[in-house]
Amino acid sequence: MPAREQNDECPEQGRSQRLYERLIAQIAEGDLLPGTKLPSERTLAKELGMSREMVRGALSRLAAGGYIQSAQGRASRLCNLMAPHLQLPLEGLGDDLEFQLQVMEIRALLEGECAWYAAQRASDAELAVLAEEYALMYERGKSETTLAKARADLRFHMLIAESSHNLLLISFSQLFYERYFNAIYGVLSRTLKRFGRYPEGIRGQHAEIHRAIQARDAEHARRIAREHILYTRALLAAE
Amino acid sequence: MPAREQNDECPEQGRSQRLYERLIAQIAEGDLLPGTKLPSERTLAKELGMSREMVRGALSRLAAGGYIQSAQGRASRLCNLMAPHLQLPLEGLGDDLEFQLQVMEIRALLEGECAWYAAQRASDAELAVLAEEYALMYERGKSETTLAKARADLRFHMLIAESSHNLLLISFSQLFYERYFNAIYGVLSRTLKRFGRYPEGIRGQHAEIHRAIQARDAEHARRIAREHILYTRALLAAE
DNA sequence: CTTAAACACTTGGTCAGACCAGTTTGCAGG
DNA sequence: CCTGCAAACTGGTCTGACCAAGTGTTTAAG
Repeated sequence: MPAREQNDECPEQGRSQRLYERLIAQIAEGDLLPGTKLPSERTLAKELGMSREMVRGALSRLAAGGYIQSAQGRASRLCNLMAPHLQLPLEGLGDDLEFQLQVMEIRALLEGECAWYAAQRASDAELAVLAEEYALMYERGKSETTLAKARADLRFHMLIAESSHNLLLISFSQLFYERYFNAIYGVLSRTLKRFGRYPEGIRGQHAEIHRAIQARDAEHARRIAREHILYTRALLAAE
Repeated sequence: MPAREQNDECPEQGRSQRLYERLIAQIAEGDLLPGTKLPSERTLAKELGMSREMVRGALSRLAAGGYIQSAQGRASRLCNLMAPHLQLPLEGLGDDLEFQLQVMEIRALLEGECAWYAAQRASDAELAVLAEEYALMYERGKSETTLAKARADLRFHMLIAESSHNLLLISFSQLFYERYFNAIYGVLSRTLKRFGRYPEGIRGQHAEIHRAIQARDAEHARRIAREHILYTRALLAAE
């Protein structure tokens, strides 16, 4: 059907503007994730059956509004819209036990909420990706460095956050994990030093979080995600 | 010189973006007036030696930001940027003498400031337009209706505001004159009914405002613009 | 075997020309 | 003087081409 055929829903708005608004909606619904690449202009134009110029117009306005960032020669990326407005404090306290415990308290809250929504909203494809990542994490966890273990853990939880389809949870998670990576890594180091390995309780809880999300048991996913962190917190606080 | 020649001032920014910022600057400096038409895309492209698509990109982002309004088939127009944020009250009190006097008090302030800046900043072309409008106003003032007289007066003062090159004065003037036209027209009606004609004092003051601006006497222009209104106000308040 | 350079590919930035569709303006005819 | 129509003007969209910056892969040299 020719591109100019009157088959568009909102004829009083142009095609470029409608694409702009559709992309905004996708961002708001957590379908376009901060940090990820957009399809190229040519790809979008072909998929949507419109000219590259109309796509460029929409993307150009998204860039002007701070939603995406584009530069010649590389793919456009979604921005974290919370980043300009949120400066999380105390990055330098990564080694402080008391502060590490506070970070864990926020993790418990954050990851509980993410798990709750992910259990409800994750698409089948997202669940598949989650399962794959969990399997990899489990498999590689036997031989990795502490640093690699910490990164894998956050990747797993970031995937859960992304499956929540809540842009605020996703954005905050990104900033939180990035800012407090040292504290989180410090927690893992401390734990491994204390027990010589991942305590069985923790390993089992990871498995249970994963199972609860795959089973779409929101209540259970949230509870176990919280307990997972608070359990580790309690172990460390006993020092 | 080919359009792609590296002769642009800010090479790290694209041509479309630089045009966007240049137009924003022109708006901010009161050089592109709310309510006026922009040159067409084709005209701008030709004058600036760039493609129509680059011009469209810049204008599209201006429209998205609320600076201009464009629609198919008609020229793009500059928006009054203050309009969405300012709701002037009490439009329905146009016949109320007390309120009319209040409106005159604000006119005195507003028109004094506009005259002060216009005397300093009007370009020679703007002074010429002002002279022409004044001559027309004087000439037609002998035979026009009260309504037409009121319109002509506000056109004259709006031109002075535009010559001030202060976007806030220009924007506010537009909104103020539009909102309170009935009160201003009521003042003129009341004055003409009281004295049978424009009081000589008022006519002479119009002339003096005009002379002061043409002579670039800012101090005098402001004083006489204020006195012009306050004189009329005093006449009416004596009722 | 490692590193650096070259090449190919991908991507955004810009251009020219054409066509579509909505609006405005001017002119002719009644 | 009013109305209708045609032409011109304007923004919206499209196609194809080219430029330039960045990325990834391959090859050659040390």
